[in-house]
Amino acid sequence: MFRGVNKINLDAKGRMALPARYRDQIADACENQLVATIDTETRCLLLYPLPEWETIEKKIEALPSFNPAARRIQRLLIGHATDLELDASGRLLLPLPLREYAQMDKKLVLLGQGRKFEIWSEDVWNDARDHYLADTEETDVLPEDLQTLSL
Amino acid sequence: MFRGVNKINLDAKGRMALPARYRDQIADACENQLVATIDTETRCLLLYPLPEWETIEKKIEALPSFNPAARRIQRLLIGHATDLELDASGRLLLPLPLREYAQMDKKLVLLGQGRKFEIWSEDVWNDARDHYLADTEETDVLPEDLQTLSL
DNA sequence: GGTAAAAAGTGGGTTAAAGTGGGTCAGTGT
DNA sequence: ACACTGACCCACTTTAACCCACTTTTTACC
Repeated sequence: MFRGVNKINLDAKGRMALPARYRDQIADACENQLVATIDTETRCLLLYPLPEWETIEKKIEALPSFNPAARRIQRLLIGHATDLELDASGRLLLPLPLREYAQMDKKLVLLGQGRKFEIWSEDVWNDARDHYLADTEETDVLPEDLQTLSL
Repeated sequence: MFRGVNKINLDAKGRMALPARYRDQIADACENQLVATIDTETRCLLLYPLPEWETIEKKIEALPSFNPAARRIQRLLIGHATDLELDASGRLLLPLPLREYAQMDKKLVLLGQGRKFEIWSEDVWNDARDHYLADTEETDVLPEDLQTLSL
């Protein structure tokens, strides 16, 4: 399971170093084969170990292709999905189109999110985070499980 | 079960010594593997033995990822969760982003809270504590169980 | 209660590892 | 052919993991 916040710099070539503490786990899970795509809800990227992505991709492909919402998801997610591989220094080259989508400049935040990572522009993340923290009432439709969740 | 208030100092590197009386218990419960994350309601940190955290994480991760309230919790809790390990002197290095969130400077308070700990900036804690003591009426919606709880 | 010994807490230096930057070359497409 | 991009490589900088030494507090024993 991937966890935690990491401040990361993007270099002039668009490369980001994956924090060392995740590398063993990544090497085990997918031999450094990763897939990045966009998050359709917010301006951030999603980063999956290849096998994990493949199971998700199958589910997306299985959606009825004449359903507009399904087509939308297929085009956005599968359309933007890009194979990535760690270089010898443990860095990923993020493709320009994805960087543009997520409004990335130099400073990034990498968020562990269980089976995947999210990659945000630091500014965008800070805004989103502050918004989440301030806005407790955003819990418009609170899942049943959440209400009884005991931390 | 963890109990008690402890005043603790944070050193210049952001390390805090876990009080010795908890160490055996921690060693047993999780072989010194801990997870710290943020409390979403107040500016303090939560500290769990790893196995304890993992059960919580599973529940959070299982929530539907297209539900905004669930996404919020996932990003805040799992996103900020960080693996920590006690060093040879029984200290934890608290990551800078978490220290910033909880407005920590030098003086901390560690609160035993059953299966977990809470870690507060001493100033923030004193304010919160005074507030809790003064404001009995804040208990606007008192859970059923609380009304019948016998101390 | 006082003293000695042990344990806990604190501070900081050293060094290996992680992160960063950039040069070169090969492949691709114009 | 030339321009551009990305893969690979190497070198420099920074960070933090680890270790050790000192101070303070607690415990035990006289």
